[in-house]
Amino acid sequence: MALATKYSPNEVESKWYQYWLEHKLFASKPDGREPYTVVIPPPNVTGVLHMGHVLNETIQDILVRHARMEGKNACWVPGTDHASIATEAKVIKRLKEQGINKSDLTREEFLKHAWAWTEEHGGIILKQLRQLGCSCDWDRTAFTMDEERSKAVISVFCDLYRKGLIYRGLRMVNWDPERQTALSDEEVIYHDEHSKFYYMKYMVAEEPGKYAVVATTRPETIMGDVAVCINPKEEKNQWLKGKHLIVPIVGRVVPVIEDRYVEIGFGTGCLKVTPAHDANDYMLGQKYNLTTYDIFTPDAHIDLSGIEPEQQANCRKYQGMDRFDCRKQIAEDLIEAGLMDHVEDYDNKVGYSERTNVPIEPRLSLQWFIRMQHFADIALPPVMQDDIVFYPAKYKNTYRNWLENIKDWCISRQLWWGHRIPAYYDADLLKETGLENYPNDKIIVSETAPEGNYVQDEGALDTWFSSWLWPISLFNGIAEPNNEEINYYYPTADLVTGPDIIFFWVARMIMAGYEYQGKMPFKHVYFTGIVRDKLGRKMSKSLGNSPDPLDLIARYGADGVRMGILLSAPAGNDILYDDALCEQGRNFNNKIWNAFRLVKGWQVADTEQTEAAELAVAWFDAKLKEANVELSDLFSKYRLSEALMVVYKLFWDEFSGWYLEMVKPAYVNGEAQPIDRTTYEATLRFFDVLLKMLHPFIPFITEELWQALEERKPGESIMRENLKLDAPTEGEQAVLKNVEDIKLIVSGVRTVRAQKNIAPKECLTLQVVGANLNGTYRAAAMKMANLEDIVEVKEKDSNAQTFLVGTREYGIPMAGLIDAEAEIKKAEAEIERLEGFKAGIGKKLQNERFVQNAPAQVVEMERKKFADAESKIQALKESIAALKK
RNA sequence: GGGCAAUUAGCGCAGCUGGUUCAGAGCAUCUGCCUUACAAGCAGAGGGUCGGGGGUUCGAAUCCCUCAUUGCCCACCA
Repeated sequence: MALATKYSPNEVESKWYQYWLEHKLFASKPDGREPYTVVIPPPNVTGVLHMGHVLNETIQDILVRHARMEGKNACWVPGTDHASIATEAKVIKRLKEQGINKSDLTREEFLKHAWAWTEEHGGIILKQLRQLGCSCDWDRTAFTMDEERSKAVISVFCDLYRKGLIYRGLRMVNWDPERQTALSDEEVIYHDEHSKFYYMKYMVAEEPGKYAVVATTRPETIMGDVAVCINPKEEKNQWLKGKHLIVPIVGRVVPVIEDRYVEIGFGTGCLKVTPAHDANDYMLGQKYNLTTYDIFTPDAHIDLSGIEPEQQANCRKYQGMDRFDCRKQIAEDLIEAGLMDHVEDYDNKVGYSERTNVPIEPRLSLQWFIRMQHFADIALPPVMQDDIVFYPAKYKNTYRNWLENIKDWCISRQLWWGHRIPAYYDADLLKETGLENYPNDKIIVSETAPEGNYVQDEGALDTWFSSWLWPISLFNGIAEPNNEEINYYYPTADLVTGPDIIFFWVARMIMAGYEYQGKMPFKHVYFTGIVRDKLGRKMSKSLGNSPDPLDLIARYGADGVRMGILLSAPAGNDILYDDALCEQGRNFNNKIWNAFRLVKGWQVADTEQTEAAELAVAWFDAKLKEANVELSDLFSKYRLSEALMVVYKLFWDEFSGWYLEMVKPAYVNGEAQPIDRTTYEATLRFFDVLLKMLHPFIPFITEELWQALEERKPGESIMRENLKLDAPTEGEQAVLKNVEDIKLIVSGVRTVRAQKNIAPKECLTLQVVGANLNGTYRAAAMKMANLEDIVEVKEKDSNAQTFLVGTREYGIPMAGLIDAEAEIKKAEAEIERLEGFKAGIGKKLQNERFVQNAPAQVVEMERKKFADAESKIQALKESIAALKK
């Protein structure tokens, strides 16, 4: 078989993915086996694959493939999220490019465009996952807005409404003026900002000429001012008690009110109260029964229509201005009018909309909410008690903190792309009362539209209101409780996701899980880190530091990329991505490829097994078992990069570096000798096991080679194989240990070669002082170190270069190559080091408290160390004596 | 402002309940090698007083206190 010396993954990968699909090898149906279920964190339907997905999906695929090979019925359910606000924004943008405004369209027309967009761009990301090798059961592909999922959403909304857990109310919400919709608290991101603190003069109505200074970061809201609040305890503002102030420019006369909410010593102690545009001010407004003047349009431009006519006249010039333009203008005008005391630089935090990245406007608005206390109560204990286990555990704190301070969840959005709220209003009554005053008890919430003249609520639901049902709705557990699938696959096993959506998604799935299934939605949550570039910066489009995963796959192969992303990704740590890691992955694939070429290139004959090969086979058998124990342990702790490192070293160092070299047939007269059948078959067996161990990490190359290892039937695949190994026996553990010693001896010889510039080809003789190696160990050492003989000597040869393994001394006769002087110096230095070491231990051993208090085992260890050091010193002294002869 | 985590070799990390698997592996670096599987390779080597300081202990990278730096989460100081 002529195989290239370089592995080229590209055709191989698409070939095997096709094969897996054709034979439906990812498919799962309920059966008698133990289920292992994973639901994908649904990516945005119109999204494209980025490095974060690569990390996340690779980990899931490793877990799924591993479970499958453990004999579990693995089911990985893929799907996408309709991503209400993000998708709607994209559609609006495209329409705009076509010269169409959303406001010119009816809801139905807009939705047509949105669906068209979804069909056009939807599912691209799922195709990309195939290139990564993800073993999802594609027949189960779901969408948060497909029929089954939508039914679940509507039914849950109605159910929670009936339980009194959903209500409609006028509240101060986070308003996105760009998209003109309410957002939940979680969708607001706070940024530090350098802004200004404006100190404005409010004249005292009762005492002309005197004024109070009121500081604000938002002078544009003065048109909504209805009071100035002071702390009743603040000395310097006592004189303002009971007075009235005139809002500058606006001319409105407002009372000074007193409330302990105002912090003494902050600013001037005078807080302007604008109930319509600040959550705290709203609270004050409620408490003191103040008027609320909303002075903004939904897109945050000034709208004076709500305020008194004469004040409107005073502010006419601001009508219709953008809020930030207005801020500048008012500041200028105040300065001009002499009503600005002064302006300071000020650092504060400003909330931005997660999706549109515009500053949030607190806005009083009629929205739908979920009462969260109930859900916090059912979702907190299981995580704290580790019924659901978080990896890493530190996120338990984060989780608890959020649940203990939970606020009601605003679930309505003023969007069209999403699940429409199933609330209906009597058309005639609505006309009479308007939406705000429409009586709550006349709202009909129902799965189906009521008969008669009703209009449906215009709002749609927060995307996360559908995602939180994902582990249930994927198995149709809402519409059809206790169906076979939900009973079999639920609860799912592992959830793999980023910590950034712990509140958005993880916490809420736990809530829905207990509410609707009475059980956890998943047993383990694996939080990945954030993928950063090698300088530690977040990957972002604007920085241009985010590589295209497909491009990486083209360069390194999917297997190489999977390894690259995993190699330095311990759970919960950020990973610093570097192309070099993919290169390392690619190199490893190449290593496997070449090992395979070697083995498959051997001629096989029914000859006798060499002693070295006999040992190698026994040893590697044990080695595999040992590694498997370690692997299982690491998998159980989700320490996947470490697991990969274990197999990596097992294949590269132990198998390729030691095993294959030990069994490799010799060349005689330039002719490759055949290998004996026993060793050959063992080697194939080992290769088979190694491929299985590697398969979850690098599925493509392992399938390729496994298929080539021997004749396979159509539909057979490594991914459906089981991997079961016993732990090494005591005898095998002894072999493992002895071979480690042989390796040290071989390394010792190689070091001498390197130091003395002796070619690897040159045969050497090894002397062992006071002992000799036996049988297969001797044969293996001879082969690996290229020795012609290993002999026992009573005393070290003065002409030999020596080294120690443990306490035993080895020598290689050098015939004049020894620099006695240098050797003596080296030995003396070593003796000095050992003397120091020995002295330290000696002191310890003479310390009675140590001998009394330390466990006997530890004391025994120290004694052995002491004795070993002594015998090493003795050996070195003998060496020196011999050299001096 | 509150909380959580981290700090160990040039880099990114592992070191569980204190004592031989305690100072580790990987990559990078350096020195030899195109040795008939692989130069995307082979052999060998160097490199850290475990962030600083204090304490507990016979014994501390590991436990406690403190300081420093970094990162993350939460919070209504206008």
